[in-house]
Amino acid sequence: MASPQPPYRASARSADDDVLRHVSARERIAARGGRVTRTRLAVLEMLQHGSHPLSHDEIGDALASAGVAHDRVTLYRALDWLVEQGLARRIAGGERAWRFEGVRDAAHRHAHFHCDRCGQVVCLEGLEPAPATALPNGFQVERAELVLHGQCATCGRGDEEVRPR
Amino acid sequence: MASPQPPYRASARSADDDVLRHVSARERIAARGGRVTRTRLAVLEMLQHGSHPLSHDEIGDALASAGVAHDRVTLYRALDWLVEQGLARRIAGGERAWRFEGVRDAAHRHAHFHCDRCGQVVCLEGLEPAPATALPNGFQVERAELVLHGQCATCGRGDEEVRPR
DNA sequence: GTCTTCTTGCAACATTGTAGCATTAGGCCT
DNA sequence: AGGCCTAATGCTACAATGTTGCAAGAAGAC
Ligand SMILES: [Mn+2]
Ligand SMILES: [Mn+2]
Ligand SMILES: [Zn+2]
Ligand SMILES: [Zn+2]
Repeated sequence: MASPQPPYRASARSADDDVLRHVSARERIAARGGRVTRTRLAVLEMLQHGSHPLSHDEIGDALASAGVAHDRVTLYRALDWLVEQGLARRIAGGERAWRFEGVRDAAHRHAHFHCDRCGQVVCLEGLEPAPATALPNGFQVERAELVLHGQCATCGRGDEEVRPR
Repeated sequence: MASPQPPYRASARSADDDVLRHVSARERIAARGGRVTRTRLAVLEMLQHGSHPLSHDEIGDALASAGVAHDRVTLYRALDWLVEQGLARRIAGGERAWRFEGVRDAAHRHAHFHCDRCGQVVCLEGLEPAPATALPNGFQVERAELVLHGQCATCGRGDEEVRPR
């Protein structure tokens, strides 16, 4: 239920920045013919702003502690919609729950790193998963998902000290 | 609950083959200090013999239709044990359930192809996921998982005809 | 402001996997 | 062959992650 990451905050941004972000998310949603609701707005902003992919649960917690609680189902549906519209991407993190990230450039795909100690997922923007290979006859590749597993920098520092989740 | 694949059969193998396989699985299990039970034996044989990774559910169905029904939990535990012992590997198929495959050569890793139409997963023995890359400082990679997504040969043949699952 | 239709929230359900615990059975020893 | 110890099994209950159906609410066009 709880997330180890700090909750979603506007952090060190000016009010102007916030307004601009807000407008941008609002416009991207409206441009796809969807209604601009507080859920879609909040989720899309969080994904656009966030630096690493978030799980449904983390998003729910963050929204709740920002004072905008939501039903679980609504969140699932908002996320589904964002993914359908190409505004977000769904990532199989190596654990049982999907993670979501905002899509800035639809053409750019990248690999991810999953820390097996703390469960954190980070984007490897520089690493593009190479899809083209000699496949069995008749197979057609549409995309490639590459996930590196290991230990993140934070977990490495404490050496033996294993942080939960 | 049901699997689209044909259930596990001895197919076109001689009784001698079966005995040999049986002995081999039995020995591999005993060699790790585990007790040789009908569950571990049956599961390991199925994984060794199988050509593509199977889900827990598919394994359960196959065992049941071979007349050796098992409790779900027992199957999970047998699979966990085989993975711990390095006799099987767990694969994140892109759907919500793990898939399992027998380990022949512990050193050899390969990528997989997930058909987004029928859900089938096939091994790409020839494709080794390249792990070494420039990671952020302090990150340590232990393994890489590469999954190609697209359409398998069977689903491609029927063109528009989409088979469920 | 009204109306239409998309979106939400709730309750119920589905799937996939785990934990606790009493019972069974593998396999070693005699 | 029989007994014993402990690992493995099977049940039940539970946890985590999603999904479905439907009545009520709200976005935004008019
Ligand atoms: Mn990413
Ligand atoms: Mn494989
Ligand atoms: Zn970590
Ligand atoms: Zn297919």
